[in-house]
Amino acid sequence: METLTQRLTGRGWRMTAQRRVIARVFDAAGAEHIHLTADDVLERAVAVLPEISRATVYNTLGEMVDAGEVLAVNVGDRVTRYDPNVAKTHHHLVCEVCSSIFDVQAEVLPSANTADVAAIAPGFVIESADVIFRGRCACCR
Amino acid sequence: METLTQRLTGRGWRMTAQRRVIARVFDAAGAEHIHLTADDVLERAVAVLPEISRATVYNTLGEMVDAGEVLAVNVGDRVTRYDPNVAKTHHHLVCEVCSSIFDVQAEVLPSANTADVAAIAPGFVIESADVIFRGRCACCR
DNA sequence: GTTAATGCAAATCGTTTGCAGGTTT
DNA sequence: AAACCTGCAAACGATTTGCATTAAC
Repeated sequence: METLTQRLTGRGWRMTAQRRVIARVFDAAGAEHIHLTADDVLERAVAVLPEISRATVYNTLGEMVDAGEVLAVNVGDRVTRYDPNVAKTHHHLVCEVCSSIFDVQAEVLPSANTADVAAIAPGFVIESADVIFRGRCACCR
Repeated sequence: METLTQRLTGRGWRMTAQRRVIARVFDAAGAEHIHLTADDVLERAVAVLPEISRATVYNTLGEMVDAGEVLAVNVGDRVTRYDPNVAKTHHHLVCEVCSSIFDVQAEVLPSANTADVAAIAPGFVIESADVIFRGRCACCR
């Protein structure tokens, strides 16, 4: 499993202190079930590199998303979360009580629905699907 | 098919001029494939009742959502859209070119995934699912 | 030495809120 | 009268941007 830092380096990114710190925030967090807000990232980055600015965090996260190395996840509130797990297509499980977010692998993604779609919006070509399951996690039942 | 105005009246809402106008904006638009932003609603409401305020539109839309008569739909940008089609559970098809949004009926809702979920997040109880299919509509292929 | 990235502060934009005044029951 | 609704303007919070400075290649 390649780290985000490795993926970015391999991509020929100019590796500044701030970019390295941001990438390492994700690497330190792990690979799955990581969905950090820009503020989460800033907070952890500041602990290592106190002079890093909020704008740089936003800009860098945006660049990581544009590069396809991080996913921008939106679960319905007005806050974007950043998810470094781009290797396997997956969807999200959101606990409505504690707001935890879990990844769910998406092999299953209903090709079944394509039939329905054809009936409703003839000619629509589906390229991807975002699925958010809402409910209660084990801790919050 | 009951109109939104009828549903709200039947619910014993205090029917002021502004609430009526807002409800009628949706009624005039139809039942399916309606996904208006607060600004869309304001614009159309102002055409009928020029003194209506943005705050009232926001407040009223929020109340309609709380009452369960309108759905707040979020397709990933930072803008909430309002969908009066609450009768049948459905999901959304978003054209990545022209941003049109279509409804898709959701009988199909992947109970299949429950198995995966059990493996990933044991004990998680799914209560609902939001699905956003992205692609290109017939006009934009 | 170029080119690109950073930090700061100000700007944006959708949305919410406090409050005084007006309306509905 | 009591409870509720409206409009205004100011507040908010996440994100973006302009620009002068600094750092990487």
